[in-house]
Amino acid sequence: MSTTPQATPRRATITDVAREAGTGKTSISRYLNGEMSVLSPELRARIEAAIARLDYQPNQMARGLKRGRNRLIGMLLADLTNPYTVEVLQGVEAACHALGLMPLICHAANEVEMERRYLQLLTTYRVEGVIVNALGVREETLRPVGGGGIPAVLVDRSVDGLVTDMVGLDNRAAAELGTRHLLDNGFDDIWFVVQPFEQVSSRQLREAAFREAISAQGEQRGKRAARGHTLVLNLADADEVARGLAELDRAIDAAARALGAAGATSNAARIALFAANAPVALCLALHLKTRYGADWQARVALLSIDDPDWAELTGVTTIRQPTYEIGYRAVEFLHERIEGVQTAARDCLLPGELIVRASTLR
Amino acid sequence: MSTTPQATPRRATITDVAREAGTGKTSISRYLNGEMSVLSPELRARIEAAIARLDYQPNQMARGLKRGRNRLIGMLLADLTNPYTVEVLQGVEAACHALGLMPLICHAANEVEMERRYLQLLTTYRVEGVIVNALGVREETLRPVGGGGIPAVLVDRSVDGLVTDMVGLDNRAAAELGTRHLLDNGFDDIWFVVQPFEQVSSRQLREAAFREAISAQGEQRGKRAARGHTLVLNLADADEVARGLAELDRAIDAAARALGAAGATSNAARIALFAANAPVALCLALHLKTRYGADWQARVALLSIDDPDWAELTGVTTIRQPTYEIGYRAVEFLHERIEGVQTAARDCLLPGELIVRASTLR
DNA sequence: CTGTTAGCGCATTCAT
DNA sequence: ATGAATGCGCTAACAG
Repeated sequence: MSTTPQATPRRATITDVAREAGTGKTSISRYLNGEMSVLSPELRARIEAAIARLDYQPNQMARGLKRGRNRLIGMLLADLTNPYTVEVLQGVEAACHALGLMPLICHAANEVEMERRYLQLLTTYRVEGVIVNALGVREETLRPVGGGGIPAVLVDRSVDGLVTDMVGLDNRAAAELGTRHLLDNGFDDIWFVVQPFEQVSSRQLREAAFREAISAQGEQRGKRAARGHTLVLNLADADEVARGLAELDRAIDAAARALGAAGATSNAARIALFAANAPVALCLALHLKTRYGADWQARVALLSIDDPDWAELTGVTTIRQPTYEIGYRAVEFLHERIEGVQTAARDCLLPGELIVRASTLR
Repeated sequence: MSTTPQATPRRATITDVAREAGTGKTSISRYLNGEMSVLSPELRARIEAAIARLDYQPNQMARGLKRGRNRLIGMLLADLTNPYTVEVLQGVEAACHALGLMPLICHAANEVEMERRYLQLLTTYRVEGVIVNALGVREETLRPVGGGGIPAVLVDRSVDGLVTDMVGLDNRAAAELGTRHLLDNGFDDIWFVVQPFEQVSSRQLREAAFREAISAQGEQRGKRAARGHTLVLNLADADEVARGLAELDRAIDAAARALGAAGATSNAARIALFAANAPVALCLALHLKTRYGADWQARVALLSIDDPDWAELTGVTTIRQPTYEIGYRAVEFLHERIEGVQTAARDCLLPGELIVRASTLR
């Protein structure tokens, strides 16, 4: 027995099969494409045998070249580290499976340059469409896609000046849902923590909806209006993060002093943190744990959009996104475009689900 | 301004560029392949201009068809939900980037049938090699790869009867490291919890090394020998999980009774759980939390191979795998094979790193 | 029903 | 230094 992985032998081609079966390439091609009705049972059997004998597998590249379509779609991901992304991916894969598409997954790892490169690469591989969940999405880097280029659908964020379908969370409703939950539970000092808005529309929408919900609240309830703040945390920059967290710490301490031991059992004594997504929430939780110890939740309340597995483990209230469906719908939209559907650009906003855990209760 | 994403216009081909530049296709091809020395500066400039004007991008599929190589490699993943997988992927991507390869990522989502399907698909797309981290890996389903088929390298697990390179954690050393850590910290009732071995060699190795470390320990230390148990937990089957966890619960209760309040401050009073990987650890932690409340770590100690982000958050001791390097090395190996290296099959075992946190201390 | 022919977009001889 | 011709593996008219 050899212990050396041997070199690849040449694979059989359609010509080999034709010769082996004693027929022409056309018949083989017909067989491959399931046009059985036009093949005599006898020929069909011979072809079958020849294919089996040669272990023949049609070359998709060649087929694609000829047909002008290769059933490949690109899936551009900003950050696989974010559980949201993986979950969306599951939906994408399921839909692709169902529709006979093959997703080419590209992971930009939060690097704008990578995004550009992958987009270009996908183009040269002639993918039939692209699903984009990217970081530095601008009309400019997305030029090759959407409008003039190959069909595209955006996930979780839209891009100014780019006319494409898009599917994602109903950010306004979700942010409002979360804010209301906090208000209803008596928190009156709420901090919305979010990564830099940049081009990411979903972050802007969430923050805006948060502020609106805070404003609206005063009128509806008789009590003293709760205050809302926004903290921008650039997770990519350790220094900025440190500065932001320090600001938060001061606020937390101030609140504790103001209420004193008297209010210690009321949620009014705790500042509530509303994380715009899981990465932010994780950053906050880690910091709070090192600062206040394992019992940090007694000092600060945390609520997050996204529902990572550690949320259940640590009892953090979340707003779960319909991630699977988001991915599935994205592929469906894209598929329709690939098939030539010409309707106006669509927005598909799916609702989030509030999952109440101990972190926001008392 | 139109709000309808317009259909894809035909992309320029090499022929279009040739015509636009007033030359033959050959020169364009030469330009694309960087054979600048054979082109007059004048022609070169004209080609450059034509390419820019037409926004021409060479069709990789066609190039691949002609050359017989398309720079595509397959990356078969068993479970993207496992943070280990995502981390390995980062290394794979970096290496691919460096070596001019394009990874086709296939996610089997723990379904053996999916694996088969993807492997077949990769074959038809004529990828030049495959990196496999699959679940139901058997010599049989991997037939198209390795030995007789396209070059392959296995990640995290080897397969009997399949001669390929493989790279992964030094499982024996890691399991021993973890066991020793627990023994050294005074635990004398240790449960190794692992998913069904099936064909996954790494699970077998870890469990075996655990048992050996337990056996060896008695001789080396003067004290009473610690006991070791193995619990197999099939995460895919809720019922089996429930049964396994119930068994664990009984053991935990029994240990608590035996030691009584007297030993409550000693680690001997706590059972230690050694999770073979992160998914198992998460399952255990979730169960323990619901059973014993937020303070479950006072009752049970947990140690896990893999270092998911929630480990830091909950203070769980782990053995971190050199995931990035594993992925990187895998691609390097594969690249060498693709380039025709014929050395004997190699095993690359990388060491894990013990990260001590509160869960295993007192 | 079946085989022949002509490309798909590109790289590669081989001439010029 | 440049271009014409040939073929990669396959599909799609077009004949028989």
